[in-house]
Amino acid sequence: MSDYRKITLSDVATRVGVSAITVSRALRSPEKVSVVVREKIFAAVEDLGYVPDAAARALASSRTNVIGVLIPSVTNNVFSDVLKGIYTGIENTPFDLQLGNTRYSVLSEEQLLRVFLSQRSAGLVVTGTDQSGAARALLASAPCPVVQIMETDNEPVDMVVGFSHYQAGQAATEHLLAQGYKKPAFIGARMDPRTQRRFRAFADTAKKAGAFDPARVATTPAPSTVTLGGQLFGDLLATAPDTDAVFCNNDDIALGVMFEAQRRRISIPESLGICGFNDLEMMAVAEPPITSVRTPRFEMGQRAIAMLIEAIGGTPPARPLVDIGFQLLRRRSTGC
Amino acid sequence: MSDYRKITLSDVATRVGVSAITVSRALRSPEKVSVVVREKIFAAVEDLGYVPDAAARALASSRTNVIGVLIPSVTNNVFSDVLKGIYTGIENTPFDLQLGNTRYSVLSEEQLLRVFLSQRSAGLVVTGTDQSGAARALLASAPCPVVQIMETDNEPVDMVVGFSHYQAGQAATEHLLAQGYKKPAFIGARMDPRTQRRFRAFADTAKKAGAFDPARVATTPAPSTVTLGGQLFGDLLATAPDTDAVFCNNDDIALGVMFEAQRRRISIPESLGICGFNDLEMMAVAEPPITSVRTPRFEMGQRAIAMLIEAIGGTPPARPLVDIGFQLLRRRSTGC
DNA sequence: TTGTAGGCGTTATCAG
DNA sequence: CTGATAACGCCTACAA
Repeated sequence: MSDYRKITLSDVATRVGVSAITVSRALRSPEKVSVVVREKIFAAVEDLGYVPDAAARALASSRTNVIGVLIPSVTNNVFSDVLKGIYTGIENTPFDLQLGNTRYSVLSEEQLLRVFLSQRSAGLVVTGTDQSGAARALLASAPCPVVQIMETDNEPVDMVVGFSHYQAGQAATEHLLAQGYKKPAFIGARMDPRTQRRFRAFADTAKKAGAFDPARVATTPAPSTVTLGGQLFGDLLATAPDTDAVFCNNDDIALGVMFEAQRRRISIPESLGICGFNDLEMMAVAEPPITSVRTPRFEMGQRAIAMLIEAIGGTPPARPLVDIGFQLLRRRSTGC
Repeated sequence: MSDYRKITLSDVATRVGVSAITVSRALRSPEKVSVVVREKIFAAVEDLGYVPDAAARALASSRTNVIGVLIPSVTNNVFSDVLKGIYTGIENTPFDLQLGNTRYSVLSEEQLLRVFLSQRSAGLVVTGTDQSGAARALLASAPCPVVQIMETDNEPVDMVVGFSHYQAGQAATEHLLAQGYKKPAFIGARMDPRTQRRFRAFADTAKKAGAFDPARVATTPAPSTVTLGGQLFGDLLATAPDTDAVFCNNDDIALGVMFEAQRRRISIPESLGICGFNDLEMMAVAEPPITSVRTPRFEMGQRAIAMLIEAIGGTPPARPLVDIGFQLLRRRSTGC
């Protein structure tokens, strides 16, 4: 417990023989201070081990360098990849990150939003476009830039970077049909807004081809796991044994379906086509490799932070709406 | 942009007809304020939508309610599970979390530590016991409680909750030998301090049984992926084709080994035993199910935060060193 | 280019 | 139980 008094601006100032404000300026906008004084100040800062006080700075300037990030899950691979992009994008910037875990609850999200706003966040990253009414209002009148990530299907509050989950679901379903599968099923867990959009795309596309049957839909609000994928696939086969392909909500589900099919000696892709979503790293090396929709999660995080920081700096990006796209990766699990 | 002036303590005070400090007290220690006044204050707070200013509070009290958490990766499943435990443990407490991503770099860790300390964190959670010298010094003299997590193999700075990676590695290796495998190999990626401890246990245990051969070790500093597991297994077979079992650094590697073995038509567990580490959810439902060492990651996070909060509250736990154990789960991949 | 004055919103201290 | 006063460390505005 070092009880030494904290080193402050004026300590540095005294040491150098200038006033505190000059030190403050030297640190924030060096070009406004003469070279000689500046050098001396830097030396003294180094010497004394001065570290600016975040609280005092925030109080005095009514601004912070904290960017708030709201995501629905810290364990879901999808969001940890986005997070990684965000961390990468924030490196070598003066900004710190404060993470809020909404656990897929719009109420938690609203609460966390209030906390962040009350802490005068410099900017906000929020997931999706399905906030509560109050939350949307808070965001709309937020005194800082806001980037929504993950999806472009809805109208953003400020800026957005994502892709169309509807189009992605459509592409996956069309692929299954193109590969000759006649009885495609949908397996989904969690059923968050983006999953629901993918499901709607599946239903619409299958209907258009006369291949939709509500019996071939297995969903649950429970979070996705590999185990759950296997179970839902079992349920599905019980009600619709003629199923010949599955569009899975995500890759965990897809992997569970694959393992369960192998256990039941159902041959992939001959008797069963499998398509996942997100293209986690392991999809390419599974046996057989699994078709999936690649979503640029890392890039999404990185772009979002880049846009946000630009906007915080006062130069909002020309295009506040970025569709970062997706990519269908055709693999052996659907006969490619 | 709501340009309404911020609601402050004195706004509430004026409204109620008391002084600001009374409002402050009513909010922090209600029992010190008369019931009538207290009620009026609560009503006014609600009415006006008063939200305490974090910066002002920190500045005035030289204390914060921010707990700093330093982890080496945000994408690694292991740490996201720990994180989930931490978030759960912090729910319904007045504390906020600030995450620091060290990316397995002791230098980044040291830097982040300085940032957290300069922001007067209320407490710190750091990963492992292998900090830089400077970082250890900083931690030792930190003006707040510190919990180290993940491992109990070394001497902690303050508190620790984890398990012995050496013992876990030993248990896994002994299991492979007990199952009759004679030529066990080790495959490891990242090779962080904890992985190294597990490897040492493997080497020691295999040696003791006369079953150690340095040719049956494949490691890389690259991060673990399923793909990498397959590749390293390929490398291993090239140099030591007689390998009959693999102790994998972690479950991603184990899964990669399994897929690669299936691709090469090597029968599991007859010709090859596979043991993973961490027991990710999918291990139990893989085909075949994969033996692994379960590590209580969620609980670790939860316990760590609980201990920390107790300590912040002034009552450090009686036992500052918690060994949370591990559990070997024997499955078909090793003939169980 | 540098400095002076004042205040950001809260809490510690000490009286009453 | 309640209040006055003085910080906390820094920054904005204005002045020199």
